[in-house]
Amino acid sequence: MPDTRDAGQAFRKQPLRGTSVRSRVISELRGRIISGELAPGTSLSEIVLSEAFGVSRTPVREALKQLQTEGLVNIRPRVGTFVSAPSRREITELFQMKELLEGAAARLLAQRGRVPELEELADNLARADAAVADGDQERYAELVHEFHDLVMRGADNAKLADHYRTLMNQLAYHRLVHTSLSQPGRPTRSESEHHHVLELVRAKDGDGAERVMREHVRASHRALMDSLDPQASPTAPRAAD
Amino acid sequence: MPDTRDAGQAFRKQPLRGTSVRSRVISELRGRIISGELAPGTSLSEIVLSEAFGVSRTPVREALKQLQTEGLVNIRPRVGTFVSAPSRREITELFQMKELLEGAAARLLAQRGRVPELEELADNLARADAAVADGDQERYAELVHEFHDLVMRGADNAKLADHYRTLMNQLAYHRLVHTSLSQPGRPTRSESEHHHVLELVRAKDGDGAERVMREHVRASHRALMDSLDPQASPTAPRAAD
DNA sequence: GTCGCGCTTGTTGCATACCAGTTATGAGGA
DNA sequence: TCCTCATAACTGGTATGCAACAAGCGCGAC
Repeated sequence: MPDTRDAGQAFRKQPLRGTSVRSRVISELRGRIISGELAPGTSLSEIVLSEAFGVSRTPVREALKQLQTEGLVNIRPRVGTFVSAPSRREITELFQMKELLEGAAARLLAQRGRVPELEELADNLARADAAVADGDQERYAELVHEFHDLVMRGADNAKLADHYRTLMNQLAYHRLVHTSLSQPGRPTRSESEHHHVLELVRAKDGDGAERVMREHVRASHRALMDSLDPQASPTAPRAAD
Repeated sequence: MPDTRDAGQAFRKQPLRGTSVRSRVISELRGRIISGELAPGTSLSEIVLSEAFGVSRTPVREALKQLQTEGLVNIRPRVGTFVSAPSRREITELFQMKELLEGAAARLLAQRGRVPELEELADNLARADAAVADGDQERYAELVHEFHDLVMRGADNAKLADHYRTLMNQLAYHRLVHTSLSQPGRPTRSESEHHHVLELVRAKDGDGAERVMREHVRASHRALMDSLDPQASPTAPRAAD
């Protein structure tokens, strides 16, 4: 959705072109929310933030406004601004959207034929295989993101990528993916599914690529829900609904 | 060509109590942009708008910021804010997204079984049939929106509806739909496609509903492009007035 | 005539002051 | 002890002033 200058943060940690104070505050807050450093429910007082950042209320206020439209915070007029957590239902809805968008991306990528992203995907899988073999979950989580981002980029549809980005921000996916990958055997299966997707993409099988990608997203959703169900997650705060 | 560069004329001050000034400004501007009243490229100066609305720059500024994240305006720092128009490529991308989201909505609606929206859709089609028979294009365009909104609402997925709404805003669809409906015979075919969709939804045929809905969106896209093709001039199309 | 420099004007970015609504709190009475 | 209500503290909402930057325009040099 946004064509703003700081919108690229969710995909890659770029050196932050926007030199404006507002962009800096937005990126900083978004990063802390997505990473979980700022837990859901945390109060984000304009005055406190402005003092913490050493700027005035105005850019902080504008940053919070934008984060609200991105779905990351909830502004209650005259009451306060709080980090928002998706409810159980919202998470399900978000995963339905994720399945939809990523499936479409896989199809589009397959239909495009030979593009540079295919090589990058192959390289990504090679590195991811190594990470799984090493049991390096941290690194594998990073490569999972890279894989999905590459598919999205390879779809060559800016609007699709925009919607996907806002979606992932709302999911705070970086925080969640570790949870789902903690399921025993999940990394291995996940990686296998990635291979399958790329295989079908290379075969220019759009239907198959979309189908397998969607199944992959559903599987990851299930893995996440299984991890979340037994009221586990010792540190992660609950969604208040 | 008519120069509509200046937007600051005669904004009437609606009371609209109970809501913040910012919300009022956002709604007003958004409405004028998607209706085409504010043509693409029009300059939206903060100071001019604030005087026109009789408020200070702050809420105007915040409104413009939000409209930027919605993709309706383009803010060039220290230069100015301008109503943005989607490029040809963006329109294609947006229709790809429209096809995707509406197809998914049709599928979800079909899978839900009996819901109140089905009755509303039937009622909508009855009224739309009458509008087509009367040749009342204005009224039919309105009912087309209602149809698609009903399908979206019936899908019962708030996130899907959110993304759809921003999508339609970016498309300025209200402006475009008149153009595509001006194609001879298009209203009749469009209405027939709507009937087909509802038929499959009632039959709980999710696959079929999605497929037909996607074909319907593609057809409407083609109709629009055919209408747009002869006149390569980017100046404001007069179809709406 | 043409190019380039500098000023002037217009725009937003940021800071600050004031305003109004919400909420917590505590004193007082039943 | 509990409830009521007034009040104060805190919040975001709005207004306004200043500063920095972009760009157009005119003047002067070549």
